[in-house]
Amino acid sequence: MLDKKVAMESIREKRAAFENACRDAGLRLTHQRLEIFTELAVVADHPTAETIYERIRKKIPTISLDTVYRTLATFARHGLINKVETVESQARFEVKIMRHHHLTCRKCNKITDFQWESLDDVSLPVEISRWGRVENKNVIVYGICSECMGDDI
Amino acid sequence: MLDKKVAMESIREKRAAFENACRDAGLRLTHQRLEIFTELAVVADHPTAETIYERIRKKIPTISLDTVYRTLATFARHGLINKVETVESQARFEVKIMRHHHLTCRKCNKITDFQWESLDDVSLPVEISRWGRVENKNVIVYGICSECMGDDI
DNA sequence: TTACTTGCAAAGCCTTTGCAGTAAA
DNA sequence: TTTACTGCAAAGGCTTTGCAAGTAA
Repeated sequence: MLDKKVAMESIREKRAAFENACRDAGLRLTHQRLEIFTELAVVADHPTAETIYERIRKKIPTISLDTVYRTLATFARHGLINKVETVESQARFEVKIMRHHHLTCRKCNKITDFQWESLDDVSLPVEISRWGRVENKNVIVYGICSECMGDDI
Repeated sequence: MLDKKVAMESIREKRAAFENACRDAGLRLTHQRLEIFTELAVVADHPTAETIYERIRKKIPTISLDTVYRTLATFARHGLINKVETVESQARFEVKIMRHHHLTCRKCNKITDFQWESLDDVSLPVEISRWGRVENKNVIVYGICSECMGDDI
């Protein structure tokens, strides 16, 4: 209940931030762009372009898959969203939010976010300074999500 | 000097392990497979199929790109190598060695390995047990490698 | 009205696959 | 000799692009 209210609030904030970002970047605020962004901000899984397309067709039946691709590329270029690292052939996307890490299910490939503040308590090996300048560190945890665990028992 | 000797030794070991693995898996030990594996084991960067193909053509001029793809898929299926996570459209590969993490340069996309034993000193957030069963955790550090740092100064 | 966006269709890039010849065991 | 593997060529999946029509500002 409260969670839902908080989530709604956060979506409203994200959408407002999105509208400002569009203005700042000189991007026109189209129906399609708003739906694509909202889809990414609300569902918070890490959908592929194809998945976003299928979901949005329910709201905008005439939208085309290339618009989804083009829009995602535009958003990423302007730093509104991120392309996520995967071993799959299809790209996955997420809205840019507070630093976080990923849980990846080996079976269904679903990606879930998590926070891990105490990670910063461990310093990176010193040798890394020779490699170059570090900007960010991300953890990917692999395993089997609880939904998939039932499948083979 | 010593490093080189150690590296040679390690390559010899990897190759022997590879030959055994082929036998165990019932895979024929072909000229092409040996070169592809050796290329991955020696250079230890994280090449794309295309890069491996270009390098090996110097040794086996008649090799085809599809053989490289097919061989990499076969190796990965038998657990001899790993496909590495990236945001790029081309897949990258590495031989399966001791647990390690990746440094990724935002500019040249080169991937470098590093060890980080003390990572295990920090336990994952407890909430993760709700998500499912954790099997492995990998860190990807982003930044600019020293070779690329000079480019914009 | 003007310039940016979209939908359509076609092309592009990376990867996979069917087939017949080749080579490892 | 037998069966897996390779090279060739063609197809496949995901993504990008050119163009004319449509739409936000």
